[in-house]
Parts: sequence; structure tokens; C-alpha cells
Amino acid sequence: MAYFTNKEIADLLREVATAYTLKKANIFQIRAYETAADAVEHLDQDIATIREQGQLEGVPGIGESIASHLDELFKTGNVKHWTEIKAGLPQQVFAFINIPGVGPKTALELANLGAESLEDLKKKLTDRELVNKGFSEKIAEKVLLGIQELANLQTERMLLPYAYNQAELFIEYMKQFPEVLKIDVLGSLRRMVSTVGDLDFSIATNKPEKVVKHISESPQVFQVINEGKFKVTVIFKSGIHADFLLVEPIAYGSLLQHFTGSKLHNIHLRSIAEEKGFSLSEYGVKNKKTGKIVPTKTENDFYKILGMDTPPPEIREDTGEIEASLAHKLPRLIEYNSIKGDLHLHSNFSLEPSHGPGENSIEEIIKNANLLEYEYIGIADHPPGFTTHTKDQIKKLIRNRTKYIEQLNNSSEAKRIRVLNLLEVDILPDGSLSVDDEILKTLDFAIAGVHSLLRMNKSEMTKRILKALENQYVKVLAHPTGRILNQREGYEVEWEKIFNYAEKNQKAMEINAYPDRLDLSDYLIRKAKEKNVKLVIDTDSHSVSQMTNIKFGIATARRGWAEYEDVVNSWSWTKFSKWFKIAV
DNA sequence: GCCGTTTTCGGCCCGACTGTTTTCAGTCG
Repeated sequence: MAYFTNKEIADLLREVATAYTLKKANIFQIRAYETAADAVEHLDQDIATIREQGQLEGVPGIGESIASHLDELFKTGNVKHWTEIKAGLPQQVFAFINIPGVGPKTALELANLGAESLEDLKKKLTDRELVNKGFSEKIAEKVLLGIQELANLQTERMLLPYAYNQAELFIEYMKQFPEVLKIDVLGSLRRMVSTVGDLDFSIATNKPEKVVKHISESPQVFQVINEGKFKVTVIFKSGIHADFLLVEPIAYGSLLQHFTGSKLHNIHLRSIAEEKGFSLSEYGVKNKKTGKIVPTKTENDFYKILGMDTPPPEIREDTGEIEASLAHKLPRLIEYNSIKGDLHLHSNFSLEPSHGPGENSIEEIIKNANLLEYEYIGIADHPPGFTTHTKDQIKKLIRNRTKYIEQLNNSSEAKRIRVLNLLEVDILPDGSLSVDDEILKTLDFAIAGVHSLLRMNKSEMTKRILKALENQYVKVLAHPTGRILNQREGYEVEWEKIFNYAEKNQKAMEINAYPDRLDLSDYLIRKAKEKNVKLVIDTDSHSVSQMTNIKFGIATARRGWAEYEDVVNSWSWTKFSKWFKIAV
């Protein structure tokens, strides 16, 4: 048995596509491998797990043949058929195709001219050795830039909030320019994917030349990579890559639709259009009989021509939204303004917490919660460390905070907002909690999370979490998978068991909106929703400035198809307190 | 090689930009 990550499998599939391309195979066979590579790369779960469950062929883009090859790969570590296809091609070709701007043909040409590795290629391009052998000078320059870019690419993708804020800044700047009639961010950022590679912008304008010039000359731009009449690619001084697509206002909706993607959504959409006699592009919907293109001003117009409702950008991943749009049965996703309270907030109350205290007082948090128009909030500090404090000390410290919160709730100033007395307790390796029941019962409820010994096998971790959830005072499982984006995968858990238990026993799963968590992931949110498990969206703020991160948690919930009924803290206080069995 | 409200065959998304092409190939999104 061998182990492969999704990325590794995607790379292997692309290598086969490359080999097929160079051996002039059927274009559709090549495309099938490329589609499969994209599908695997964008999966939100482990392909190895999917295979264990016998579900490989359920992945759109993977059919009987590729599924059996993948099976062979996992069993033996390689695939005979793929080795045969790749036979006779220089190995370095498969390294060169990773260079932006270099495809199969160029990669092979470079290898045939004597470049033996990326390092060697860089040297031989810089020395002009390959140019002297007849390689195009201009392309050589592009390849050198590409090699530089590849080095940058191998650093991590941007976290969603960072990408979002960077895009907002540039949009503000562009809006000052009178020829920019409309500007939006597109691509994975518009779909609110948890990490973002580069930024795409759409611009409606009647003077594209002027706008192109304005972008190229903007003080934020470090380098212009490509500059056409309707398309500009630049690198910002921040190192971020950005594409700008320009179109006249009458076709703006088509452009928005086209570059929001996802790619898989669009490919599926085009096959639907094909059946109906249409052809789709960023310029509009073309009637194939008359050859006439109908530009669409809005996305709604675009989808309407196809007989569809407009799916929210967050769910355009070809995971059922196209069928739902056609049937006019799209989910009514939770809205960005529908959260009534953030339950996971850390204050600076002197509780001598075991880890990270918050920066602000409970009063400051209340003030901010009022600005966000919340009805209730949860102060969920970490409890005092049980290794550094005696039981009596812990009890006393928590009692102090309980009294303090009671006073706040009784004072006239806090009347508008109900402050919940919570703690974020640790789930210890054996599934017990870091705080005794005697103390937990003085709270409104407890949020429990795994913070130590993250590497545990799947069934032990499942037992550990289940045991914690069995505690009657624990109502929420914090950041359930423990993933840290760009740093570590979540721990492995038998989610089906956890979700079944949670549904039966009124335990909520948290969607933690902290920028590098976004945990649960969109994929697991959808699984939870299908089991009718309730969710809460929290920010885990350690400073009041972080409380606006809630929108990224909502976005992730929307990506998981979550609706109002699924998210407990989108409910009014009356309904919310009833579900949590909080004495009013 | 994948896929199916024309399902086991016969189709398969669409266009911009670049380079060097004088009508197109390669790459990208």
C-alpha cells in the first residue's frame, strides 16, 4: 500500500495528460486526464478515503478506467499503463510543465535542447546557451520569468480574509477612476474558497484602453505581465498576481458569470447550454442556429436564458447546484447579515487562562457586539490551567467571572445584549475535560475543543470526542477538525459517528471563522447538514477587531449549503435559548 | 477517457494573448 495526497495524484494525472499530448493522442483523452486532475485537486476530502469507500467513480471526471489505474497506484505504488505512456519522454519534461507559460511542447523542446533539470534550465537560459541553439529569445525571457514565478508559487496560497481585504483596497482605488463603471472580484475569492491563489477582477467600461492604462500605471502594480485590449495581468507590490477582465456594460453579467467559475461549474453549464442549442462565453449566450450572441447585463439574465435560477457564487462547484438551479430548488443559504450572536469570544478578564487570553474587556466586546447588532454573545475564555492551579483556585476565578457577567446582564447598559457565561474547555486525550462538572454546571454551557495530542488514530480520536460530547454541559464542539490552513491537515475522525451523535443529542458543530481555521470545512458542513446536525458560526476572536471575521465563517457555511434552520446562532434569542436550554 | 431527460455510442467549452504566424500553434483561465 502506498500513500498519495490529492495534490500528488493530480500531478500524476497531469503528467499522463502531458505524455499523451506529446505523443499526439486523442485530444479528448488528454482532456479527460486534465479534467480528472482538476477534479482531484479541488476535492475537499481525501482521495485515499474516497477510494477506501469504493467511491472513486462517483467523483465527476473519474470513470472506470482512471479509477482502476488509481486503485493500482494505491496498491502497488505505480501504474503500468501510465509508465508505458510516459516511456521514451525525458523525465525533466514533467518538471518543466510546472513553469507558468510552459506547456508540453515547450517543455519537450527545452529538454531536447539539453536542459536536464530546472536548475540546469535556468543556467542554460541565462547563459544564452539554448538561444544560441535556436530557442526563441522572447520565449526564453518568459520562461526565466516563469521559473522565478514558480519559486513564489510554491509558497502557500493566501488565506481568504487576506485576499478579501487586499481586493477591497484595490477595488476602492479603481472606483475613483471615472471610466470604471463597475468592478467586482471574481474567481475563487468571489466563491469565498478558504484559500486563494490569485485575484481576478471584472470591470465594466466603455473606454477599455484608458482603464488598461490606469491599471498598468497604478502605484500598487510592481510589474505588468500581459497587456491586451480587454485583459491585463499584473503582479502587485505585495507579490499578489492579479488578472483584470474588461467588457462593455451590456455584457457585464456574462463576464461576471464566466470568470467566477468554478471551471467545473462552467464546463457542466456549457454542456447544459449545448443541449438547449446555446453556446456560452464571457460575451453572452450564443444561439447556435442564428449565430447571434445575446449579451447579458446581469448574471440573473445569463442563467435565466438557460432556464435556471442563479446559484450563489459560493456553491458554484458542480456539486449539485446546476441540477438544483434547473429544478428551481436552490437552497436558501444563510445570509451575511443573519448572525444574531458570536459565541466564541475571548476577553482579558483576569481568569489566568491556560492559553491565549483576549486583548479586550468584556465591556469593549459588548460595545462591538452592539455595532454588529447582535442580540447575544458568548464569553468563552480558556479556563485557568488545571496543572498550574488548584481546584479551589480555579473555582474561585471562574466564580468571579460568573458574578461579573451576572452583574452585566442585570445592568441597564447591557440590556440590549445578553452575555452568555461560557468557557472553551480542553478535551483531554482520554476524552475527559479540563474543568470539573461542578464548575461547568455554573456556566450557561461549555464549548469543548481538542488542543493537545492532535496526532491520534482515527478511532481513538473519535472515541475521545464522543466522550467529551457525552458531558451534559458541553453543547458545542469547537473547531472540530483542528486544521490550520497552510500548516496542518485536520485530525482524522469518523465524522459519521460524531454527526449521528450530535444530531440525536443536541450538540452543535462550530464553524470557526478564525482566518487560518475555517473549520468545519465546507465539505464537512454539507455532510453535517445532510444529517440535520446544527451548526454555530463563531469568530474565536482574541481582539474585538477580529469580530468582523464572522463573514468568512458565514461564507464557509454557505459553501456547505447551510440554511437559516441549520445555524443556531442565526436564531432570535427566544428560539436560541430554548434550543440550548438556557434559563432565561 | 468520460458521460447520459436523444444513455452503451458519439459526442466532448470557449476565447484572449503571445510569438512569429502571413492563417496558426501554444498556453492560459
